[in-house]
Amino acid sequence: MSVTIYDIAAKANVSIATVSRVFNNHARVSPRTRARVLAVAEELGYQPHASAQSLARKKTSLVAAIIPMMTNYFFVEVIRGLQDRLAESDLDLIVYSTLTLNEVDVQLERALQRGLASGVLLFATPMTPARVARLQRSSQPVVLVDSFHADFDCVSTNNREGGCRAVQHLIDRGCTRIGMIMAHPESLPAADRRIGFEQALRQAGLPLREEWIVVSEDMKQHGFTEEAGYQAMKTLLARRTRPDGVFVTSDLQALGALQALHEAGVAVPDEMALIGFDDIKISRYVGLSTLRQPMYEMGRVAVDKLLGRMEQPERPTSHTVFSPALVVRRSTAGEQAQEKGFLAWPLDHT
Amino acid sequence: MSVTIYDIAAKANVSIATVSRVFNNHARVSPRTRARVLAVAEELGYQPHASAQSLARKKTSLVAAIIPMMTNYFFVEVIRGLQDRLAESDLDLIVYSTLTLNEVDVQLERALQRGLASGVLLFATPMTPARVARLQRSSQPVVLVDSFHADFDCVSTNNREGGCRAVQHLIDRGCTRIGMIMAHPESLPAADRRIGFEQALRQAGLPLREEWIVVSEDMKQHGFTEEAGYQAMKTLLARRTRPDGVFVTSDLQALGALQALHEAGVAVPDEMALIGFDDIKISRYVGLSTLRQPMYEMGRVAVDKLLGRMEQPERPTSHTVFSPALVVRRSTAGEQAQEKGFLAWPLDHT
DNA sequence: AAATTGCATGTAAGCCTTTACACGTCAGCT
DNA sequence: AGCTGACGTGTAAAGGCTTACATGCAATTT
Repeated sequence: MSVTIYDIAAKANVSIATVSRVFNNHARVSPRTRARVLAVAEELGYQPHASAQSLARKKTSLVAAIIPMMTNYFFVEVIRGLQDRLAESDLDLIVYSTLTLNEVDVQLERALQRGLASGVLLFATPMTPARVARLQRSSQPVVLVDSFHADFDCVSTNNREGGCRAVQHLIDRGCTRIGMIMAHPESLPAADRRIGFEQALRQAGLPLREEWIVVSEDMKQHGFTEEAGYQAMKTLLARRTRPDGVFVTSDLQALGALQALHEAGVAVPDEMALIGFDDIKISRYVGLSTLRQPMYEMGRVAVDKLLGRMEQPERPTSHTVFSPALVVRRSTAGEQAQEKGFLAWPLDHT
Repeated sequence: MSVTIYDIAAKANVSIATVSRVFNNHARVSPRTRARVLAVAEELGYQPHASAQSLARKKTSLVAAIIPMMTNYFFVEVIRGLQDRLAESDLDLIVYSTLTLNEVDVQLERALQRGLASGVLLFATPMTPARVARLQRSSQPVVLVDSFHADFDCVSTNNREGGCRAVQHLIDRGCTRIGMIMAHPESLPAADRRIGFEQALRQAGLPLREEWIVVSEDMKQHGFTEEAGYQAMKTLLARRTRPDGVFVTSDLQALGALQALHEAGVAVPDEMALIGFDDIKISRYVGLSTLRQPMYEMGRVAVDKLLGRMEQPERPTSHTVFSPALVVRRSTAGEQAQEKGFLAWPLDHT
């Protein structure tokens, strides 16, 4: 049924070794033979057998990406970056997406199966000692995206800086009572963003009031959901005094928060300004100010690192940090927003 | 270095065949031996070698999905459905995403490589004779999602019905001059939606005026982009007379169209009502009426079909059609919308 | 007691490549 | 002419697993 190098060898009157050499550009094949083999292969419609190649070469052409919360559209762009860069190196991408972080370990186990992928991209996953150990035991090339551990190559955004700039922006626009809605603190990005938040307040000499900080203890997607944001804002609104500016650890949560604000009839940004993090596509439509992560680029860089390590397993690990860019929209700047947002609010008959 | 069945066999004093049998639950292994093998395997940290298994079993545990325009968030949900169902059957997912349809053939070639995947899910791709031939030659199990061809298993949405219901809804709310913004007609879903559109107009005895129909000839993502929608609406607005209700072939395009309407100062829905297709997440936020496709479910069903065919290659092909559900939001119902939309429009100080 | 059955296990072939090593041929050298 | 090398090609051994077939032994039957 399917054509193997044996078939080609027989028909071209050469040995299978020669056929293999032709396909691997392994020099030392006379032009005549090469041409003949190629012709026969073409005629027979030969295609190398991926598993057999992997077995013989002791490496595969697959890379695994483990992506918790893929519904967070942040990752879609990153995947595109991965995909594009991988294709250039003739690698394919296996995607493991999970809804909760517990599933990550199950998927990780699958992704690390011997002889499956020749590298792993692990997204937004806190590096517990158990995970570190598991990864090291596998001795596979690994790149952490949106997470950090000194023993691995990492790509991430400067979350502290982002948090800091978000708050500075709120201050610049005149906010003095600044609060925060935070995802589960086990999430490193969330924790770092909070550090930046606190730092900026300190620098500006503004009060840091616990009353204005709401932390989502919800484990589902680490609290990076609209629902969590919605609940958090409700909680915040119920407090005795309210902040006049809130930094939210992700756009997704911020959307939920906006909903809560609207239901409560709070004017944004006049009564309360809001700024998120990520710059997912939706944010543009709703005019949410945020800190943009260079998602596509992060994907590409992650693959670069992985390829680098695949070639030189012993090279020192490195950590690439992208600076998030402030995007000012209506949720902090009102009608004066530089970037008006695509979809105008008064879409209807105001 | 890595542990093989030989290591286990040696240490447990059995042959490699027995070890293999244990791991494949191949009956006829005495409980004692089984226990011993398992114990040794555990101790040594054995993991089967994926490529070797594939080679010996003549099938892999991978399924390939080719997804053009993954940036169309429609697919993210579908992928989740795929992933969940695949995991239940211990299969992994290779994702090939492309931006244009030309790349599809390149990716298809990769996906069909012998010994790589044991099934292919092809998304939203028009079935040219060349593609049909290519797929049939590979004799791999294939499922088409959001596309149709009698020789393959298919999963799709009833696009005609959807188009029809969209228009009926516009009629119900009182529109009499109904137009359409259409993606590239080579796209089957787009073409079908138009058929529904025309049918509904005919049934209602309303005029079908070419002047109110704008077709995106843009090939990039088949015109399923905001930009295409934006341009199309601008074109439409420049016409001598304007429709008072427009059906757009996708939410993504509709968002662009909304932008154009806003820039032109056209009140939605009062001067012009708008309805899209897909119900991507953003639509809820901006209050776009639309026809919802059961995306997650479609993913699951697609995998069901694929698994079915993997087991019985000769069974007759089938086509599962989901009916899209009308979701009424502000862009057609104004403030009376049943589903208000998450993010209120007058977010700012109106 | 001999013959038969059935079960647990082993042997070895096969899946398709890659690649180290060996071999033969021929050109170029002394 | 004889020797050395280079070059093109073949042989065969991995690579790790599955599985058809063979084997040996104990339990059962007559």
